[in-house]
Amino acid sequence: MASMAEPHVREKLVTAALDLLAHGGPDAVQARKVAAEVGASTMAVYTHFGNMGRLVDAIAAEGFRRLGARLDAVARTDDPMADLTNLGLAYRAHAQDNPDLYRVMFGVTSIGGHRPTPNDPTTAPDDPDDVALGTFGALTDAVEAVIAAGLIRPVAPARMSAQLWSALHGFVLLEIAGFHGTDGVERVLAPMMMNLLAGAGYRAGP
Amino acid sequence: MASMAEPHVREKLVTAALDLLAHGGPDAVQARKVAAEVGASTMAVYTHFGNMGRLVDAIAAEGFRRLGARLDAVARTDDPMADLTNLGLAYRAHAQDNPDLYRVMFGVTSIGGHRPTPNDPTTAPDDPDDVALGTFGALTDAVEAVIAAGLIRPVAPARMSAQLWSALHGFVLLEIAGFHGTDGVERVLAPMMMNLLAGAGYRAGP
DNA sequence: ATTCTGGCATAACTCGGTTATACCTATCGA
DNA sequence: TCGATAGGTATAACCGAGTTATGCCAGAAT
Repeated sequence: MASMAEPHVREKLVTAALDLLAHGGPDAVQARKVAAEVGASTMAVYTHFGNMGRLVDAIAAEGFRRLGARLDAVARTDDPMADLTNLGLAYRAHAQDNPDLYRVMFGVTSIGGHRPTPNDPTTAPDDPDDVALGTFGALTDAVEAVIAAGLIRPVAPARMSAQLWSALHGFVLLEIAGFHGTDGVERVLAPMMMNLLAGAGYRAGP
Repeated sequence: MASMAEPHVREKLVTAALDLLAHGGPDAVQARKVAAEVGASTMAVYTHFGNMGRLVDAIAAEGFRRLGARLDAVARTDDPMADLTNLGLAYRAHAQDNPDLYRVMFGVTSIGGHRPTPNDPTTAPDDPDDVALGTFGALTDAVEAVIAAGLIRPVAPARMSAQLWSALHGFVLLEIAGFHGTDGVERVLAPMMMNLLAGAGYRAGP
């Protein structure tokens, strides 16, 4: 019965874990269930990940990859300010579409007592922080484009994007938690981004 | 040995849980340990709270009360803009001094698989959301004072405070997670608040 | 004085992460 | 070709922590 194993068991485990997370919430992500989902025994999780913590790392890393893909899909037009706004909306949309995943990505909603291991240099391929910083880079690039277009003063792009990221992150988490009703985007998120940029000299167009 | 019970067992359990959380992290907050800390048996937790979830609710509510007290302690001077800034710094200081507590307050870092129950109308005395909205009110009041002083345009105070709260929350969580180095306050938090207010017409300095 | 009630202790139950052990297949070396 | 080795797997047991069952005891009610 135990042949030389499907070649992609590890990927299938991650996918199954993501499905369980999306449909059953964090409590549904259990070693036994994840393994059963791919038709394997519990040991499969430990063979491929060592422990649940590493599986959570892989889940988080995959979440950041999907977020990155979603941000990359935002078109870069000749209106860098609209691009930046759309980047923020895409960021929020990813979180809204995958609330539990988003929370796992940032160590919110631990799974079985495990959060992604923060900044562990030994966990090479799936360190979520590295991928997170990639996301941060996308925001920084967009800010640079806005500066290059002369729409805001030449502030340090990384400082502005750190502010934007913090604000986005906080908004998204509070929205998931239900603190921002149904019109949070129009009432809070959009004006918040505009206001932050106003501090760098942006004045809304005619 | 089992007399008519100390009158404040419930409060002592909450205090013990907060101590365990502060010193041993979320994993140390266990029914057995909390009960042992006050010299009672495990059942004390279930007699007074029913389950761990309710204890976590009480922890979160106490955290919001302490945050509220800290915000109330911020002086109201004749410089409402400085007051608002100090409110943000006090908010961040509370989170920085009690990182695990702050995370529990907002459903980050579940304890034994339990997060505070969100918006449950049945949990009367310890609904964390209600106390959280009180915190939100303090921010709103400070914004109103800034408007009354004519330092920013008369925007809707609740909209501005929702933005400030989102930004504060996001900054604080990312700072706790280590994404904002050591000078996050000067490099991100302070300019972020200033920038948000700039969107409402605030112009720094004389 | 008897009965009822609420808080508590002991100990057992259950779930879920983890580990020990053995097997099976593919590959490698002689 | 054949035995040794290694990696992946299944079975089953181990263990910690939330929870529950049961019974005891002290004070209040009648």
